[in-house]
Amino acid sequence: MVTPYVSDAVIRRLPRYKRFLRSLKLKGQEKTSSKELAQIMDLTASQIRQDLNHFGGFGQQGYGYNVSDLERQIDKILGTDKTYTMGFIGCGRLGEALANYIRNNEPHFKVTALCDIRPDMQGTEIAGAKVMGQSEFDEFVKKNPIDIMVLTVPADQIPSVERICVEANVKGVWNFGLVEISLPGIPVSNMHLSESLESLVYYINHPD
Amino acid sequence: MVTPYVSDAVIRRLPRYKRFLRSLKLKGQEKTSSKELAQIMDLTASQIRQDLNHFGGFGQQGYGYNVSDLERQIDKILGTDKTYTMGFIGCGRLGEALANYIRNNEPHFKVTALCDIRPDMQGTEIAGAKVMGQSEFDEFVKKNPIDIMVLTVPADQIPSVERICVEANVKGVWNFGLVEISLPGIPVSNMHLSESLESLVYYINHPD
DNA sequence: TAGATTGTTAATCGATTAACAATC
DNA sequence: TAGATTGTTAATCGATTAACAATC
Repeated sequence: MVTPYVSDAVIRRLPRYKRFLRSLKLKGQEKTSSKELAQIMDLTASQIRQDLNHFGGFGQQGYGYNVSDLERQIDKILGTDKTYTMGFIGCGRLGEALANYIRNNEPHFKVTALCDIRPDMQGTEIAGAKVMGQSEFDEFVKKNPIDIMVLTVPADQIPSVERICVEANVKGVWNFGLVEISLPGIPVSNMHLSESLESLVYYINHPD
Repeated sequence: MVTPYVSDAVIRRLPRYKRFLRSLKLKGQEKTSSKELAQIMDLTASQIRQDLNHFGGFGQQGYGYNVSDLERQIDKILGTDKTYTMGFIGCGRLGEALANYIRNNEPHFKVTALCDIRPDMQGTEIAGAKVMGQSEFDEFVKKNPIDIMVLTVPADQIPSVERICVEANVKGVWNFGLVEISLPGIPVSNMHLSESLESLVYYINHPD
């Protein structure tokens, strides 16, 4: 698929389109329109058509969009039609929660390996995968490539973790740490827990 | 403080300013400038001055900004100079992880009450607070007001949880569920786990 | 064919960047 | 005073919205 540059705002709306399409499908609906989607998603019909036409014409004039087909198209655009292996660095409660969430809810993502520096964690199993110490983990990921590394470690461990990600040749990083990281050439999605909390506090104090 | 409408993009940058100011303070730096901040934060100096001047002139011509003072001012704008009580609905691994994270890292947020429908959880303690069943929790929050309700429950429980939030008169909701919610008049921050993951996948498949 | 709804171009709106006078 | 850097206005850029011809 030839895709020119598309803004981040558009990309971040694609998964949301998928979610609403899925719920329409669940209700047994076969077709939809930009008008209907706009209503349930609180967007304008115009924006939806603009967004989709960055990637191609998925609709049909006079008819609208086929729900299942459009969902499949968006999966193809995002790459969520393929499967990805995942490594987890940091197996505290958050790491464990995320690994189990992935295992139970995201069939296209496979929990492959976990790493924790605490000796008592090593050898235990989380979400069907083994928790390893750093050196064992390093070895493991050399033989079993990790597509996406999920980080849930404290700020002070970030530098060593960056090294692991680069050496392991991961394709992307999903970072839940407080410090945002950036790795040359590797896309990173920073989750910004405290930033979302603090902006919520702003809106609590400034009702319109 | 009289604040006219300020766009969400600006509000979401404020916590980030705080974080970089804190790290400058930690390095013992007393003053900074829009130029310096721009460099370390990867923004333009112009944008930083524009952002701050939505709320007032916190700098001094020819000098720049006092680091501690500016941090304090942003805290005041956000409301993060005050303290907030927090209730948690859903005490699975994610709820537990978040409650402990808040307790250990966010002095302005107090874990006050937790709720879980599973009987074996009730009566246990997480992050220094008691896990209650729904009716006990309902009673408790009537007498002990909750400012922010944190939601980590499966999609099918969302409707009943919305009722609890409204009845409990919470000021804001921090939602980690897969379904985004909106409550009339109550600000909600939806965390969108799978949406951030799927947009990461897009960037993995579309390197510039 | 008539009605509906897309794909796409043009207009508008808002956010970011540049420029510069004010002033410490 | 001279140099630096802000606060603020004006210019630019990009994203959203409106309009409409194409077409199923």
